[in-house]
Amino acid sequence: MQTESTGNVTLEQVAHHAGVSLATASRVLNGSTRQVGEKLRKRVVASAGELGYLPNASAQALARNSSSLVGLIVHDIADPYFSSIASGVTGGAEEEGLVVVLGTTGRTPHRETELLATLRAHRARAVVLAGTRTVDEAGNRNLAREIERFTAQGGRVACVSQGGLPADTVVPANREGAADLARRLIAMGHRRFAVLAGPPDLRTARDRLDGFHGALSEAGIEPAYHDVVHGAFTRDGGYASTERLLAAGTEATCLFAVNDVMATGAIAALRDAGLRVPDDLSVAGFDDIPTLRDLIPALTTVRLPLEWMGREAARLALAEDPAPEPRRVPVSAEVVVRDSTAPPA
Amino acid sequence: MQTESTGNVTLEQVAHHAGVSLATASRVLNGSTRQVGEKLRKRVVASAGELGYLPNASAQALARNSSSLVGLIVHDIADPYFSSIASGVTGGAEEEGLVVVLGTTGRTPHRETELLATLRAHRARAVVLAGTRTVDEAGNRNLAREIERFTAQGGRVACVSQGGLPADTVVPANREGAADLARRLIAMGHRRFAVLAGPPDLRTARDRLDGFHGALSEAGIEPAYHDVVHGAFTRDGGYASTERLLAAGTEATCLFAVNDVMATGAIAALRDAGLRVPDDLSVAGFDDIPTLRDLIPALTTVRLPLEWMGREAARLALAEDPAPEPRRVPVSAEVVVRDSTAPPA
DNA sequence: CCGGGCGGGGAAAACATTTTCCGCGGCCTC
DNA sequence: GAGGCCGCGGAAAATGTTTTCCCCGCCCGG
Repeated sequence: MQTESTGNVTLEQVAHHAGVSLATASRVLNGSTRQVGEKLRKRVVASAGELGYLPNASAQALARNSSSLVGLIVHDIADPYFSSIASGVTGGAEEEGLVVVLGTTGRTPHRETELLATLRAHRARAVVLAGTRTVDEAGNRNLAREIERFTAQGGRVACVSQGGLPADTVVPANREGAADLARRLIAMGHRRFAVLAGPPDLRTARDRLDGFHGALSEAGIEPAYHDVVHGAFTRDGGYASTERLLAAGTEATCLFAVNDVMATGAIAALRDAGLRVPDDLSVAGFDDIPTLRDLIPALTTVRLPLEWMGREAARLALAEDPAPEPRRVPVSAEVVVRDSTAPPA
Repeated sequence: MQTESTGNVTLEQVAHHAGVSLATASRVLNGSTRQVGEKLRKRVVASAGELGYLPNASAQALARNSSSLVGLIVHDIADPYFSSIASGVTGGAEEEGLVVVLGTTGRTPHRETELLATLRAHRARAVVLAGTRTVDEAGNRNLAREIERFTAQGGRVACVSQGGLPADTVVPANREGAADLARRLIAMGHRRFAVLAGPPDLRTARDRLDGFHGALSEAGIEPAYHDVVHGAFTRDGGYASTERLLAAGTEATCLFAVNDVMATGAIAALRDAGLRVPDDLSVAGFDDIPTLRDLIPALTTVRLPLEWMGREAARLALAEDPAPEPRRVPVSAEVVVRDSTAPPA
């Protein structure tokens, strides 16, 4: 039977209603340091329920110097790669009774630093950085500095995907996964590859490219660098990159896109150009995005447990122990061969 | 040249460093009510920069009784329907310098009420409710009550998709869109339809079903109710529903799934059952999810401007004027005919 | 029988900011 | 020349909690 007429019920009102002091009411309803006698405890709980008391989170954060907020920074929440990770992070945070603050950078690197500062201003308890790093040294240094401020203030930071940042990191096997994929494609009979390499300054993209090329070299295949085309890390980027590749002419029998959304764009571009996949050209991606599993032809790709990675990052960021030293959680990547690849004609 | 050694710089330190009072420092750096002389203003700004001052957002929220937080409540952020909307909401909020708090319900209706209370505790300035309503009257009443508390406290609420809730709402033309789609399919020659209707208690699902059936009736076609199968509003729900439909046997020539992700599952199930789309059975969806546009066969569907809808909801929730009365912004839905539908054999 | 601990309750300080209220000096007007 | 108003600065109250410190009474041991 809530009776709250208007405005907000404060702890003081609850205390008064229960005939106890502010301190006692606080100890009963929020604090956990000290015991309160059964009799008073019950009175306070009853009063709180009756008045519909809801603690003012801002005041609590101020007094405790720590809020129940967990930050999550991604480039673009509409990208299924990030929304899968976000799903894991929110799941992990909500289990702990925490609330997720979502920041999106729109792929602007310095926005990440800005958002981290905002989160520090809010005394967020932890932050998960899911945007992949660039190779921009200055930007990374700024970000590292901001991370140190954040941790100095008592917050914790975890990253998804690599980066030499001073924070716990969930590290997917981008290099090894791409290398494994290359070996599978070579075993299939392919010898000439084209690569949609994404943005040249993105670490994730570069690692996958490197891993792929490494395995090619091992097998004695010279990567044809004119068949490596850079472009945006999106579906449309994949489409455009593929168009450029076709316009320039290529003798590749297999096309590797460094992520699934680009591979999706590539398949569309090939289809629009009158080419069949995999008959005329094989296509492979990376990530194994759940939403894209129903594509036809089904995409050969490298599976990453994205949601699990997000959850794990949340776990790291919310762990009790202060972790004297950045931890790294390696995540293995598994090649999944489906219908978009076939032996070359 | 930041010199902040450790801990956090408070406004008091800035004021002291600049040789002014707390009030003046506050007015320069945050408040906007009153003017401060050019001389002092410069001194304060310089000191703040030098010390690396960052306002404590909790303290601000406490003193102002309003934070810079905007809530966003969805069922499942990994679902592209919601992540598209989320993209619009975050875009709109970040333009205003606000921060988005993401809550996910996991499709548990009362979680929505819980999350709204949490947001109220944080003195969130506004909330966008994107989860579709159920027809559960008691749950909706609780939610409406919580919305009223939230607005009484000075916050504003906007909803995406229908619901008789006391809040501004962006209302997509679910009925009309489904009806238009039905008419197009009838014009194509179809007379027998099966429907994957989603959960029976979900308003959005029911409205689309009603609109579809309404147009059928208008055309003198009796809906075959045994060809309406309910199931989860997800890809796997669509798959399972289609399996059940096939197991029961159907003479339908066209299958309407009330959203795209279910349609995706349906196409997969049909393919696994050895049926061709659209040759053996036409399939249509609803939403026009961007990520699913590259599906083959390309999905005939009803387009909703999801990201725009999210942005618009944010705009409503952040509008200046108090809006004496809930506003409704209608959103028209446009049929997009693609390859997954064809005249019946 | 007295002193010391201890368990539990309350007063008040602390948290960092905004905002109200007050005062002072200068300028304008009559 | 005097009174009033206005612009700008500062002191202090207010915001809603947590937490420290103190105190009281009770129990137990000496």
